[in-house]
Amino acid sequence: MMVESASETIRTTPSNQNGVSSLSSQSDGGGGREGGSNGDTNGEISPVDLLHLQQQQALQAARQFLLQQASGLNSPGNNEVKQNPVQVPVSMAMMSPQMITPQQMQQILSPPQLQALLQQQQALMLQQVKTTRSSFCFLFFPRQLGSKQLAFQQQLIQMQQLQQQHILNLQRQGLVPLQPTAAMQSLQQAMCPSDLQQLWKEVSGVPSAEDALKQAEGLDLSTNSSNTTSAFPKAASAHIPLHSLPNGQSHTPKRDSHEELSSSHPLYGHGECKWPGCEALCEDMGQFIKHLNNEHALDDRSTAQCRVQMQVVQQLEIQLAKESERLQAMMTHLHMRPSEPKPFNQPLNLASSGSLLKRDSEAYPEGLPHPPTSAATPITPLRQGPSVISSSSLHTHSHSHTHPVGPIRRRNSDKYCTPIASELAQNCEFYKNADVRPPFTYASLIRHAILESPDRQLTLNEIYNWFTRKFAYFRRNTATWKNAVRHNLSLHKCFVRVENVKGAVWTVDEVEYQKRRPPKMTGSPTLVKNMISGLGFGSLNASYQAALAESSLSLLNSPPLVTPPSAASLNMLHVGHDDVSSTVEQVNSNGSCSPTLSPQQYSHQVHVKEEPTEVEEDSRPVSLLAGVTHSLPLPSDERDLEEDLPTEELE
DNA sequence: TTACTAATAAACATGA
DNA sequence: TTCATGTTTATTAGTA
Repeated sequence: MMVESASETIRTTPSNQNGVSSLSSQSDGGGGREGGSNGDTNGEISPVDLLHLQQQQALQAARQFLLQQASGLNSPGNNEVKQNPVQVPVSMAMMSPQMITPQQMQQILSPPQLQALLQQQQALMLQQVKTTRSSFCFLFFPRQLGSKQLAFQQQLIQMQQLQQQHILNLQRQGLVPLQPTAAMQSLQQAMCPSDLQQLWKEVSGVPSAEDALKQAEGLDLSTNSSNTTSAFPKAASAHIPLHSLPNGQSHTPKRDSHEELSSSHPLYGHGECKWPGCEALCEDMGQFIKHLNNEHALDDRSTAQCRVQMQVVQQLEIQLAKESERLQAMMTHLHMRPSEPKPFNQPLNLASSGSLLKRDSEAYPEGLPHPPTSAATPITPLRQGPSVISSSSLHTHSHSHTHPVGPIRRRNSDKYCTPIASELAQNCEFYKNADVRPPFTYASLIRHAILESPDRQLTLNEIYNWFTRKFAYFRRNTATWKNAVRHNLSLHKCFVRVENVKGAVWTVDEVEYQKRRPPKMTGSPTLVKNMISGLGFGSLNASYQAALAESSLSLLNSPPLVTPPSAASLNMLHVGHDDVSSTVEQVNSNGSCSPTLSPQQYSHQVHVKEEPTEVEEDSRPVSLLAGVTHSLPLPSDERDLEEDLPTEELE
């Protein structure tokens, strides 16, 4: 990983010295600039003035980063950066990432990591600002800020308050247990776990970071660690208290009951020290306190770890705010009403998150695409879109050994996917614009394209056009996926070529298509895990959620499992659910499609194919039910419930 | 380990 | 000949 290379050395440029400053700069050589621009003419800089200046620079840097991010600085294609031989230990970089220019970060880090670090830098700037206001941390000086700076601070703080409010709303919705995991997901999307682990290793392995200590001098570690530090997401059970405020305030409206029982210290739980990267076993609180004082005393290592944790938290909070804002804008753009209160939840005052939970189509104007609507959306603020993101986009560039750049071979089974129709209907805008591979097989997509057409038939070229029209992903590598489309059309018996008056068109034989569906999944943990780690969370409508809330509330409130309990629960609802049953009906519900016609209705020449891996006998409920739904269309909610609720999963 | 499925690549045929 | 379309085979990878 690039972080590993960065773990050795991180290059810096001379521009650093005029770039973003850090609080440590007062003790390093780069601080020579401070006197010049400060207007101090007496040549003697008081600590107050020094800090004031640093604060101004921090604000400036924050603005700069915001602008840079807005201008797409961190886009992958914008990575040309200058090499510079000047290098600093990584420990230094970890202590004060502000010292590194964005260009250098681009050079060192992959785009997701870069983005995460940029946001962390913003967060640090913000934190520095806020700490001056609250006297929380390590700055003890009177504030002498200009009006612009104050306004900027207020904006930042408002942003944070918004996201905190959002978090509270989510907590009211019973999503509290999800938050740590959601935070982890967000973090993991920004920086993969291995990177974070590496980060921690680097920080923990700081040999002698005098600079780090200087940077963090005055840092009230105890205060910080108890308020902004939590278990690092090393283990799945780790918690990141999103509700912890960087200024030391903590909402903590709801804590893990188990944790509450087992300990009275936020760094102690389940019999082990939850200091990031520690996990030392402590039998009791006394032993833990002893361990804490011995192993995590105020030293450079602990300080560094604390800083990293602060950045982690800040990054998550910033990201949450950004995503919430984006969602709000999206919904505003789509003229969506703020969601109505869910029957079993408190209303949200933040329209964005509430709407996401309300999956029922009634929440959205008909014909309008729903926002990205996996159930994970409200709890994974960093996710860039529907459920596919977490799996496909993150793994897209990591699988192929033979095609490092080109088309990625990936298994993209729709076995565990959401219904394609609802997913596409709800996220069509996303797929149109985001270069993200849809989490459906080619066969599913082709079928959907055909069924979506007015005549249930498409020429090959029309199928091509549908792909490119609906998915940004298919606007590249055309040779690859077009070949795949042709291959699928020819290979699968469910696709029937019909000689029409205007040439050959392709239709779908629903019976054959359903025959080829794989068996339903059982409720094995492995499968559930695969669903979660693999593909999306699927669509949940209101009744669905109500059922979920009633049936698995205990799951939602249970301590974190290896996988997010709610995510698991939500996915359980889609165990074995593919696009078979819902596509046609959902498409029909949109008014764009009429009931599926059998290919036999095309009184034209039909080429019969042999399905290579056909399961002739199919006694699966889904198939039978899907067959029934052709003649007896059910309301989608009922059907979903009927098909998607394996009773063994919702015990 | 094996079987299955899907994705990908490629060769080949056919017709406009 | 070129290109689009269609078929087939082989390989690879993920998963049960």
